[in-house]
Amino acid sequence: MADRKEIIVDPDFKEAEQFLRKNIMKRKFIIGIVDCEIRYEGRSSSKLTRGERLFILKPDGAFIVHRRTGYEPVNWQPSGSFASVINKGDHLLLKVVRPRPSEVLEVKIYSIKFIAAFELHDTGVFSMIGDEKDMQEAIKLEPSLVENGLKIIELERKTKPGFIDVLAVDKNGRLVVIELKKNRADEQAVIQLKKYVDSLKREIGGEIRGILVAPGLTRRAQRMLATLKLEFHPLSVEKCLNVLREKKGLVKFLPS
Amino acid sequence: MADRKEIIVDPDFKEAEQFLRKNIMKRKFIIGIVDCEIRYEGRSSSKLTRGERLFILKPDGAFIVHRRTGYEPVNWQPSGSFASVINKGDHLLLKVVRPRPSEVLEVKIYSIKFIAAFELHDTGVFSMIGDEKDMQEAIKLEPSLVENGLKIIELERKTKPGFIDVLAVDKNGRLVVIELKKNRADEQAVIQLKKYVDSLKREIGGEIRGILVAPGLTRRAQRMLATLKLEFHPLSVEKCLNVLREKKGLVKFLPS
DNA sequence: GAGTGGATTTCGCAT
DNA sequence: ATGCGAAGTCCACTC
Repeated sequence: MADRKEIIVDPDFKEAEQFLRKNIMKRKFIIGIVDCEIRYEGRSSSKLTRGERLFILKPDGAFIVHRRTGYEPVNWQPSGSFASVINKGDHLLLKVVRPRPSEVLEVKIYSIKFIAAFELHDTGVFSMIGDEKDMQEAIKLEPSLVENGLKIIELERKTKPGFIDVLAVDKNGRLVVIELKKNRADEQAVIQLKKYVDSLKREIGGEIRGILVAPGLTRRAQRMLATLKLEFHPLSVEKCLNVLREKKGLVKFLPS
Repeated sequence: MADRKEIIVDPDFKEAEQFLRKNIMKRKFIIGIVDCEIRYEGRSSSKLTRGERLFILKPDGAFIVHRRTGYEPVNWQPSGSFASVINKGDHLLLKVVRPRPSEVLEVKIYSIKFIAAFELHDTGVFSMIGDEKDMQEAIKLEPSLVENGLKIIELERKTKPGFIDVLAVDKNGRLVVIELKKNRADEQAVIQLKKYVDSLKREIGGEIRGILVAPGLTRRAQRMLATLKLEFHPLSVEKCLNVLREKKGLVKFLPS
């Protein structure tokens, strides 16, 4: 049940100031719809002239301002920031400061439609499947997803330029460096793969294959791959998930 | 003034269903604090077990769910998505669908602390300074920020691999490719610069200098820069902004 | 629609 | 702290 005291409608500055101060101190999850003007100064600087927006101030100091449309917040401050409120008479100044890097966000509030503060009980567990890690896992369990006769040697093999997603040996005993991409692979992915192959060649020597494993390639990636004598094997994250389901039940979660 | 009808507290599913349907249709800015469970299916899949969260449903179809902490939303759907509500008896199902790529977000709502819907009048103007474009602008107005005797030829010069931030000639008449980074430049930036220099060499021929202009370099970027015989000139975005302020007043906005 | 690069990217992980 | 790569990245802009 929502407590009446949690929500206040059309407060004046004095009332709002007290409400905000109290609930910032109590580390509540605070939201409000306000007519405001916003200034940001930090890694960049921005200014937003007056209009109505939603703000969110979280118990961990995260602060987010949303406009009428769009996925992204127009202004924000990440977790670890500190909020304070001052009644300036003609407006309420909500200041959110991030210590390092030093950044300041100032919200000049001219009127308040409503503000609310909640406890927000949330012990829920978030789980996600279908990322690059899952492809890696699937290939480890079923290397033929990439190539028959492949044997996995190591995941996340460390090299000078970085970590190799999958290191394997093919049926002819040649080392195979595998670079995974969940989405269509671009030139960057090819360059990455090339770096790993070269590094391993310097380290170990001999002929080393490089295979880019992804659902597809951009044209430039295609060209560069050919130029650098690297290979490509198509593989989608969906197929990997199927394998995971077969092989280990994939108890992470099931469709509800 | 906030209209009483804009906010409803502790509604039952029937009341909430009607409220949401009506306000989705009227393209209002809708928010709510709900006890819910969330399932996402699309480019990946995710599941979030029960707990209290804030949701935002915007007039353009953007949908955002925030947990108690953190800057980022736990689940979302971008602008252009479509929301619908069904009363399932034991829960309210809020379904937000994105057509392309095909993605579905399902919020099973078990209880509602409050929901609200607003018009959100916002004609404010957002302006930002201090991005890479501003560095470009400043160097165009004051090339000595990079090097004395430099003359700017072209911004965003098109080459095969992409656009060169700044193309210039030095005092000895040699072409200079400038790659800008607002933050400390990494290996990627060096590779980018190298590509542009090489492409221009193939296209035009002759000796061509490449200068990475950024506030700093990562160690790997440093090494690679030396290997590839490219140059570095330190420059911060702040210094660029000072030049812009001097040279053209920078009327974008002033500190309040 | 695909492709490329920037972002106050954020976030996680390892050095 | 720095560095490096992933992200359901999103977004703008070009071809």
